[in-house]
Amino acid sequence: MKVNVAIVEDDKNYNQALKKIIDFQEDMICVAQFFNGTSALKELEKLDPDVVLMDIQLQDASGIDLVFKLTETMSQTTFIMCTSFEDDDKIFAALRAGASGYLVKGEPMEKIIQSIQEANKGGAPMSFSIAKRVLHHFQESKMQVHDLASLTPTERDVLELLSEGLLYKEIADKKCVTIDTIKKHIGNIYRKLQVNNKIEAINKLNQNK
Amino acid sequence: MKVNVAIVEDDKNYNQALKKIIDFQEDMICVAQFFNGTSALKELEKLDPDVVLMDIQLQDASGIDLVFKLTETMSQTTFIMCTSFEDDDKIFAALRAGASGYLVKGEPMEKIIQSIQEANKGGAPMSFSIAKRVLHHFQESKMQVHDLASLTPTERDVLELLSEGLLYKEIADKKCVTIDTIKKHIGNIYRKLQVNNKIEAINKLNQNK
DNA sequence: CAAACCATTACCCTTTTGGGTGATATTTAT
DNA sequence: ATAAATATCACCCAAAAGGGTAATGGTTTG
Repeated sequence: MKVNVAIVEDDKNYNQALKKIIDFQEDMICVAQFFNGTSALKELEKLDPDVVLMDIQLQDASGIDLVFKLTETMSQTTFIMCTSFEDDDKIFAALRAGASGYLVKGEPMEKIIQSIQEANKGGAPMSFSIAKRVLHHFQESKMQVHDLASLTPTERDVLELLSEGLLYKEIADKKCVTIDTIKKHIGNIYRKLQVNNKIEAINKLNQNK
Repeated sequence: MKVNVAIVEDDKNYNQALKKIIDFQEDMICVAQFFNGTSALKELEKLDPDVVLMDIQLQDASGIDLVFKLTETMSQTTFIMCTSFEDDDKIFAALRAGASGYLVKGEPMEKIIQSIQEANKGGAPMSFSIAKRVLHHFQESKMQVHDLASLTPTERDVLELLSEGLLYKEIADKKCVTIDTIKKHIGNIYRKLQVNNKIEAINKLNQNK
């Protein structure tokens, strides 16, 4: 069975070029071309394609919003963003919205074909530059870890429970100690992290996650 | 110039198999094999390979810790985790530690070779199952967005300031209203988000970021 | 061995938070 | 035009959080 692909892209030339190269493949077929967001939003759900190539910047809509709405109902379809925007906000917004891949325009057609197949198999095709940014998103905190390193195991434990929203009393019960002990630990945590309340401590913790 | 690859893997057979297939390639060469963490930690820095294939579970060390330490100084080297662990904690810990790729054992050798090349070019090679989990990490929040949507603009604003660690009083000053107004807003926020304290509210907010 | 660190508990005190009730003016939607 | 939602302020009260001081026993390490 061929992979059914739909294209949402308002650059007519690029849209057409994509269709041609897709139809040229033996194992995939372009079942629809959309040149604006409105028609895509209306029609795509019925077509139920396997993969959608989605531009981010359309005149009449944001591709990210479209993906957000469409993924609500089209759980069998995977979306690949295919755009020239490379800023982190757009990338993460697209992934959060439900996109499975993110390619920058200018990738060779071969890479795009490969990405469609990869997406269809459940992968997460991304341009190298995008993958690098996603990695960086995980790694960006690495610089500040030494703050947390100064905490004792017990203190780390208490901070973790604190960050889950537990009250002093609940932490005390969970650890089978008195509330005064927990207060003491938390006081030490605040001193070591140089903060004055829960929120700031938890923010420091989260920066390192 | 050939890609210099080092292997850290305590399964001798697998380690040997990796070396063979790497040396078989025209454009890469295995410059070192390590069968435990201690020797890898000592020697790898001098060798300065382009790519390191790193097992997570070594008898004498955690591959994740090794990556964490080694990436401090070896900024030109990319690390690919190559392991059978597929749980989210391990995956994200490895990526945070500085790994650029994550393959599950059992990938065909062809995929591993391809991943080494991709990593060397600055990509983020991952097994499909891993990429899916990373994506899911971004998307997991999508289900609960409607909670936040029920907040008014003022409430969202207050929640944002709250999440930065500001006291009621500080928020009131910043917004030039009384503390009672802020208390009212926060009460409404808690009711809408169905939580009972700051931490839980902020956790809900962060889940959707 | 002594010093340093760690985990534990206790008590005191102030500030902050959170819940409840009620009121008023403005804007929005039906 | 009337009802609903929003933003504002006030007062009361109880629970939770945070800061200070002090003491005890255990572990680690120079």
